[in-house]
Amino acid sequence: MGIHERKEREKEQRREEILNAAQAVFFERGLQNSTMDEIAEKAELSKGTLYLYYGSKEDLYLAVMVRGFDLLHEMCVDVIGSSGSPVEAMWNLGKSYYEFFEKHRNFFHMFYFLQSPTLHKQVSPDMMEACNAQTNKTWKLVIDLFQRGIEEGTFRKDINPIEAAVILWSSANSILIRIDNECERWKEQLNVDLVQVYFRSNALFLESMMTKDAYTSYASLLSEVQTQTP
Amino acid sequence: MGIHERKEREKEQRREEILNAAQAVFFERGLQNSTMDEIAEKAELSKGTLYLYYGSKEDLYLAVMVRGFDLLHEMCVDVIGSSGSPVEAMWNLGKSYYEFFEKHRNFFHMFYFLQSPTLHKQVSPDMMEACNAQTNKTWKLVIDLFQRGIEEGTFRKDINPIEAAVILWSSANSILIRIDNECERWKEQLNVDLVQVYFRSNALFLESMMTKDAYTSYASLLSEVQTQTP
DNA sequence: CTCTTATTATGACCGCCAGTCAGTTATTAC
DNA sequence: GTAATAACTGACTGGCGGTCATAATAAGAG
Repeated sequence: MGIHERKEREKEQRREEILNAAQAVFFERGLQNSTMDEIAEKAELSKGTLYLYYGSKEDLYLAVMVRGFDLLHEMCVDVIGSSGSPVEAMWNLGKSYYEFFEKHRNFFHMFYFLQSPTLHKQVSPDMMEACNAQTNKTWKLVIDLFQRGIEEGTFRKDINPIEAAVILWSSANSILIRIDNECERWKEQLNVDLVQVYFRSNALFLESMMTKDAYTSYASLLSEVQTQTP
Repeated sequence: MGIHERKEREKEQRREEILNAAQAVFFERGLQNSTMDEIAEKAELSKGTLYLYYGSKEDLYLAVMVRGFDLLHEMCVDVIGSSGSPVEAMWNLGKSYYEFFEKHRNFFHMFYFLQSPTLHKQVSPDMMEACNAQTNKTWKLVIDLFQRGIEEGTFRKDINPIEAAVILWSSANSILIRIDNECERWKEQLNVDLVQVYFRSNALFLESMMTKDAYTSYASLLSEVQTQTP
């Protein structure tokens, strides 16, 4: 009796198809300017059907966002796997996050959504939980990396790996947001290149968290950022 | 012929009255859940009249936000004026920004709005310009403070004051946002107090920007943050 | 005080859209 | 073939941002 399983599979496939349509529309128009009618049309379904698979427009938005978090997580795993030491990995994470920002700007934009609680009106607890689970996974990667560095003696013993992760990730993120919104403004009015600021900020934080020993041996790595300014 | 002036005054007063009503409603419900009808009712005017004074709901929102920026700017001026050295002032700015966050949470929430360009659909260029002018003023305060510290020899000569301001302010801001949204989650799941992280992050940054001389003389100031952890 | 003109205010109305639900179509079970 | 179940549809509702013809009020002229 494989009928039940086939149905299950087909249902999952529908969910994916709807998600594909939603992703295309959200990427093009953003949350506010996308309509469920347009998503339905793109998915070649009626609007009512969308609501059989997702509870609200915002739930659908979050579901697309989770794909972005997946991608980001995968990227982090790759970077950490292909880097030597924790310090190097941390630095490479910063670089890769910038690449993610450039390459997947659409997903990055979606991530903003989580920062404004007033927008969450229609998000179901389930979907929110799924989203949190996904981000927790990635946080864990970074925290563990700090932990490893502390144990190996490259990061200071007196820092808390969780705190360090929060500080580094938050500051990196906030500067990327600023690049996204205000890059030209800073360039024109004050002749400051925010992209450079991003890398300097990362370097500064890493330096201040490293032990003296590690600092001398990794100085060349972090000085990459200086070579960008002639 | 004072009639014209009186009319001008009355018009300005109406604008203020509308702004007061809008502020009350936006504070209570946020941008998405506030309606122009409710604001009109609170202002004891018809909806149509609102549009004689403000171009859109979002313009009105920005106008309220500018009040928040005003408040913040005033606070910064006070703090800098009543602090001794640039380092001390910078540290106090961090503390005061946290107080602002706690006391004027409603304004802080409004500030998010600027980070999501997709929400700006209806903002008029004029209003946006007014908003930028206001934030530029405050940025200038912080940048000048760094400049002064560099000249006095408390901050390293090799840092760019503008970059330093961006890094410090952005990272502080992003951690406050995290406190706002996720404070309980971090406390419960990982037993981390984000408020402490906020102050540690500020201290870390300031330390890494100070000269060695300044560091030794201000160590006691920044160690405030440590005394919070038994 | 009266008439004309200019300014300010009104609220019914429009178009748009998220979400609903009674009804239709397709699929499975017997 | 038929009953039962599942999947899908699209017209409809309610709510809201924004508009505009009209009304009310105030100012100026005679």
